[in-house]
Amino acid sequence: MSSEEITIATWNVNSIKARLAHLVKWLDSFKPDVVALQELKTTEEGFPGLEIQAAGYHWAMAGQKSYNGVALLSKDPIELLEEALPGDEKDEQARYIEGRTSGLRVGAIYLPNGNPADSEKFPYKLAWMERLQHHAKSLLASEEPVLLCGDYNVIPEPEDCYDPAAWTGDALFRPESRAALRRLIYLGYTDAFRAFHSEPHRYSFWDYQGGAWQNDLGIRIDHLLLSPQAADRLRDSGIDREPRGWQKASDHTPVWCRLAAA
DNA sequence: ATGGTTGCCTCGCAA
Repeated sequence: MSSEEITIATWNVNSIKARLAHLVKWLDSFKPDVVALQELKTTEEGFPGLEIQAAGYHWAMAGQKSYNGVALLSKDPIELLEEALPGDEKDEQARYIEGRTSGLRVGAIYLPNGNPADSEKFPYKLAWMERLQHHAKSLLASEEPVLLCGDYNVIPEPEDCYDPAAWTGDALFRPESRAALRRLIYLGYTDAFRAFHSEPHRYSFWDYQGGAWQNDLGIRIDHLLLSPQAADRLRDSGIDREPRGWQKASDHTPVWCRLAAA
């Protein structure tokens, strides 16, 4: 990696308290410049800010007790821009934070899961995606390099899961969810992973159950979506499978991209 | 095969 490049990653850690040792180990070895984290599962009181500062990162977080929770980490200071996704004052779920750092505008997203798909959770997911589309559209007008990074809880294409038939009807693979993700991308965003990888069956999540990791039965639901000004600088991308193999791992693993320096 | 696993200030819920 050249020092003329900047590395941005996203990782659903499934509890920042349970995963702190993994996170610090990964920050020390992978050395990302900017990180979006999801599923912190804590309020700010329980957030290990001192440990993250000791690892060399500034941070900003939006948390809640027990569920959800997102954060931005950066080697540079972070200017906080949004602590929630605009468009619904009554939405109290901590699923979005946005800041400016390292000359980039970065959003950390924990998109609603939406299951069971016949419950009120699915329309909440679709409404959340519509709000995200509107906000993503407004971000394009800024003409800044924008990266919307996170756990989208959407499988974009059949080749992004081990068995499309097994996912039929699931909120992560329902046509409405996939169409909403396409609408977001068609605004002018680039899926950083797919910009460099056409091969099928590359995953970012493996269920804890049924030996999914051991048998590589996963899905690709963690994405980095880049505005044109960011995509013009895109140099590489990938999925770091290593942390998923550690003892007591998160069920997700980091997805990353590298941009040329401005 | 309505199972199985993880994390939460837990005794059910969310993923």
